[in-house]
Amino acid sequence: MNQQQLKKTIRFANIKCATAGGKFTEKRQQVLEILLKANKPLSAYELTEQFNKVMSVPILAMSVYRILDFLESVSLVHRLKSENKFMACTHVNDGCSHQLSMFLICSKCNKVIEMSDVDDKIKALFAQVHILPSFDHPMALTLIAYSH
Amino acid sequence: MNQQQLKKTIRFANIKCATAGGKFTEKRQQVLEILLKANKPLSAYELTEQFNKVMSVPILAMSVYRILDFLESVSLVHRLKSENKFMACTHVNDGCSHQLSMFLICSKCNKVIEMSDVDDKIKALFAQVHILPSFDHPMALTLIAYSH
DNA sequence: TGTTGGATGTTATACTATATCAATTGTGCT
DNA sequence: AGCACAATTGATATAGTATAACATCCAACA
Repeated sequence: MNQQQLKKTIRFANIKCATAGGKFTEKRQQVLEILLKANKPLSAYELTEQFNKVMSVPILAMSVYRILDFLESVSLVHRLKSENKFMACTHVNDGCSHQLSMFLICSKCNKVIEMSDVDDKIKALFAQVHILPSFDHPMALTLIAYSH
Repeated sequence: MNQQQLKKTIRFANIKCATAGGKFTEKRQQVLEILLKANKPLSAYELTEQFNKVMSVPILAMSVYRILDFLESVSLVHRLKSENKFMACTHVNDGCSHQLSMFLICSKCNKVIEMSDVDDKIKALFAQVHILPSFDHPMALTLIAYSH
């Protein structure tokens, strides 16, 4: 992500935080910037290390976790629990509503891509699932499928 | 899972291990039995604790991890990385080939179900993905989708 | 100006997972 | 039987991930 895109994204992020009633503090911005520049998922500790490498005032992993929680709550960051990693949303400024996110992860090289045009098939599948009686909270559902 | 089903499953497991060229040792069997009886995903440490509660000779978490690795390698157990948990394959004795597994996880109550009839839509989607140039190992792919 | 709530600092600790080497067990072979 | 070899498990240490709990700081607002 180049400098211009980054600036644009930061502006969007600012608006998104304001809308959600949260503050886009300097550290939150810096954490997001690192993730955006990384262009790949980072663990909280990798992020912390990178932060302390490039920023003047240091940060603790604890704070990074809190900031990531916040950024995730406003849909600027995705948490990939299966990887223990976090990544900046690939299409922050596409006006994506984020009702449905989708990722593909290679279990050999650990490459991750976020699918921007979430397939209608998946949407239909989720709709199907919502009918199943066994789930009490159909709006907080994760689907995992893997080939091997 | 009742006693009769369990015995049947254990027989299947035995065959599966033999076919794969591995031994179905007593501890491996005991670990599998606990998972089968639990009827839900367990963490390695929960499993260890349970093991030491109901079995006469104790086990260490390290061994449990190794045994789970083995059981996963012969498709008797699934590892749910996003949950840091392991679960017995729901349809061990269905003759499932396990080229494609699929789970639904509720992020609120953490309930997990394994889909036995993996949707054709998902299969088609994976087939699509296999064409994408950005993945070097298309046969080791995980798809994650979540609604929120 | 005081105070109040959100954000961050700080320390401690729980939980998850793997590395490493030693001991044991089983299996085939002579 | 006795030996050699490989697979399994024991045992200890340590890395890596995540949260709890309390203190401090700071900005917004009455």
